[in-house]
Amino acid sequence: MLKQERQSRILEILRMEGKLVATDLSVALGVSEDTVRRDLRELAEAGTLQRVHGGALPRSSVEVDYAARERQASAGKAAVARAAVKLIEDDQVIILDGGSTVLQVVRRLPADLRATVVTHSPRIAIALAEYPRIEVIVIGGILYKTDLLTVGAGTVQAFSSINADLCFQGIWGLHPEVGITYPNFEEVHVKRAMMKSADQVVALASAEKLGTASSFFVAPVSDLTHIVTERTVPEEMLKPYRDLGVSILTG
Amino acid sequence: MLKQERQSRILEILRMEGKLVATDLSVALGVSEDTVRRDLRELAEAGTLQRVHGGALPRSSVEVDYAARERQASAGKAAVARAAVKLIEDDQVIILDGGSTVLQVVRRLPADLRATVVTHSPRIAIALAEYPRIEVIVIGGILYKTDLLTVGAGTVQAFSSINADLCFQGIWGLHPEVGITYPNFEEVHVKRAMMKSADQVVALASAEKLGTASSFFVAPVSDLTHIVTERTVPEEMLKPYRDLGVSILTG
DNA sequence: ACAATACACGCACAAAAACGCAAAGTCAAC
DNA sequence: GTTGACTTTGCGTTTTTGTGCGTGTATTGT
Repeated sequence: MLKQERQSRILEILRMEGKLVATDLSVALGVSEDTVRRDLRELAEAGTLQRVHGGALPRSSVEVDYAARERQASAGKAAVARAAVKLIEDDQVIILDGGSTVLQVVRRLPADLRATVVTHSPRIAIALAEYPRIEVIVIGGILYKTDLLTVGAGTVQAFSSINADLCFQGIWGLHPEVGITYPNFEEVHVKRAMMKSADQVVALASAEKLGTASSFFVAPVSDLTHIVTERTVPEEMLKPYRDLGVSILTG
Repeated sequence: MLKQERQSRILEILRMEGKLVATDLSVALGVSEDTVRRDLRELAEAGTLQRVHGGALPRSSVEVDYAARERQASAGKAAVARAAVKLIEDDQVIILDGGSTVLQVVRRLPADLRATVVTHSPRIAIALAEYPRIEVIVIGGILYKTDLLTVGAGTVQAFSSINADLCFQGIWGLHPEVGITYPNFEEVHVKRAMMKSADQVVALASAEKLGTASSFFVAPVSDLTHIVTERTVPEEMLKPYRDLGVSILTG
């Protein structure tokens, strides 16, 4: 059986069954488990399914996708979020990006925090609704469905008319020379507007994001005032950022 | 059973039941209590639920409130939603209010509907993200936390600049002489702006809303083009609305 | 205060996955 | 047909992950 043929069979079975078990697939297709695992890895890499220990699950619907990302929120992200919360004080105006790490931050805010929070993520806005003393301002725009946040000219303009104390940015790529990068072009403009509107800009970067770069340039590292990352990151990896005048926090 | 699959099930059960008991889960899922506890711990760490002694609860009071309201979403509301969906055609621009009835409408949209939907409810926006051919436009503003939708001058202005084909309005009070009424003052202005921006205005009124009035006046009944309500409503109650030139649909 | 239950922690075991390597197969050009 | 570069596959080994169990510690209700 050809590799491609086998892989499309795998996807078909996934559609039918709703889940895949690696060992079952091995006997069903008459190939070794190794081959099945390789196939699953490739398909996961291509984004057509979600690999899990023991097999795979569909990745189709946005809801599933997002819920899965939220659930996989690693211990690292949780630690980053806990450390980031310490930067917040009462009576500030805070801009919040979307993303699972930022959501973790929201969930760890002190219950009686008094603040004004501006966000373009409907998900974050709903999470913030629990805090009775936080005034939440939602920035509208065109909804970018994969990340569940708004983008577009209106969004950029709305952020431009704000003067915030603090801005928390989810990070995809953070490289000392290349700068902050992001995989989505539309969002890059929004991110720039958010950063420009705040006195202090905090990057939430779990360990694997450091030293990497993504497709589109957002801003140089020197535009940041803080980077919050994991305790496990070695000092020599952090030094280049410190040299650019950025404070590093770990948690 | 795969770990992620099991955790999804747990979250689903939580959504349905509103609470989780660890020991019950253990037998329901056929795994040891230890595994259940580990799952609950992980989900709590990720912030998707709130761990308590003996089991777990939904994480946020807001979402509980909302979920409760959704759950009690009577057969009536479901019927109203089903009937309302029939008014929608491809390639329209549709304004959606917030509220549980409207959410029911969203959940019943045809999966391949092509449309542009404008809403000021983050909740509705997220629900719409599942539909690949719907362009979702979120209207920003100050978040009104009890109803999870945005209000304020910015919101009103944003709606004013839109020309929609259709507008679905959740209803609190609908009286032939008093008109459409609503319990919240801020939202009244937004509702007016939404209605003014659409050619056709559809009121989603479950049976108990007919003939009642709430605190603040929104618009006269004659501003509506359609009322969707339940089949159980007697004809003599509907007649006054018909006489005002409004089409009545039941489902 | 006390019993019952629920929980966390460490350990052991089994299953699954990743890794490197060599054999088998594929393809194209000569 | 043959050769050589490349891909695909299977196997042994090591590493990681998930699960259950025993023990000791919290928490709860009476």
